[in-house]
Amino acid sequence: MPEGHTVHRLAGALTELFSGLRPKITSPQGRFAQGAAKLDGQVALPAEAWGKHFFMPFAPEPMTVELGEDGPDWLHVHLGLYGSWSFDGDTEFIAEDTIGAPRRKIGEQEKLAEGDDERVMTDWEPPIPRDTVRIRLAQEHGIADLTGPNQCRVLDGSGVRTVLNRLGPDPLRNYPGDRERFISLVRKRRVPVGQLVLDQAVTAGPGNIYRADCLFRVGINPLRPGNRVSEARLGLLWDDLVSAMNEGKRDGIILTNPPEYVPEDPADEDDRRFAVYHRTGRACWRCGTKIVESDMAGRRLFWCPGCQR
DNA sequence: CTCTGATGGCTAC
DNA sequence: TAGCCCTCAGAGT
Repeated sequence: MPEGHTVHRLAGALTELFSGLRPKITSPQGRFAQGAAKLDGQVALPAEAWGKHFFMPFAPEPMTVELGEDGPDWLHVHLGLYGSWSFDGDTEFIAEDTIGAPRRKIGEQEKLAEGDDERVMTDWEPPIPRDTVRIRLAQEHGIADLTGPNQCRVLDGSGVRTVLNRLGPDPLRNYPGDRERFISLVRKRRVPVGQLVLDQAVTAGPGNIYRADCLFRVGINPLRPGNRVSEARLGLLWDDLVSAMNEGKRDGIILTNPPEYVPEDPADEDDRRFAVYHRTGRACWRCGTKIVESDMAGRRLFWCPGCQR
């Protein structure tokens, strides 16, 4: 469901909506009751994302912290396959640059909540949470509910660093040297490159859609062993992950089908949005060959045998 | 109404 | 490689 771009958007949104405040923190489901009690009443500090991992520090007083620093209590969330956050609030509860509109559900899809248009500021009251809500952050103007996460826990600085130590470079951070590091991590291995792109120790953030479509866009066969892909091609792959994921972060949707391939009247959303992902048996936009699907390490893999050799 | 799949990832064998 | 965790929209009966 959520690839790294979604988690980066969420970090921005939750920062805008809660940082500097002392949100009321609860666990309607009860499974995070202890963690909620620990965070409740503390000041929320700016959240960070690394790949698909979300971290939000909480401290007794406002302060500036580095990711993984000792001191604050770090809320660590991994959405896994179907975790999501949903938002609700009055007209002041808006994260302009990161969500684009208030009260969206962010997960596999983002959408406006019902009745968004007519809701008025004075009307708003916190909705009764679903009984699966693991954690609710609440402030005067709105709430954020987390459901279905793979992980939701409180870590100290060293706990955060342990998580980060297992993660490779994140295309959405793209620090100096990351491109080279990605190339060398892939070229060290004989595992198929398609598998390495999903290995979060090789690069943190890409999921099954970016894997399929970015490999297509740079013309790499996902079955090719990592050590047999040229440095030049891997460099292009990194660059493509960086640009595709930045677009996804900006727009809140994965749209990896190159514009020149988007048909006038797409048969469905898959044809509109993707190059090869979910397009098994359909004609490649570029060469007409039928898109192929197979299983790779338990995940569905899609590619064009004509373009990706 | 029931059933399945999904943009993840861990652990045990 | 299989089993397990976490949830629910949309497809199928």
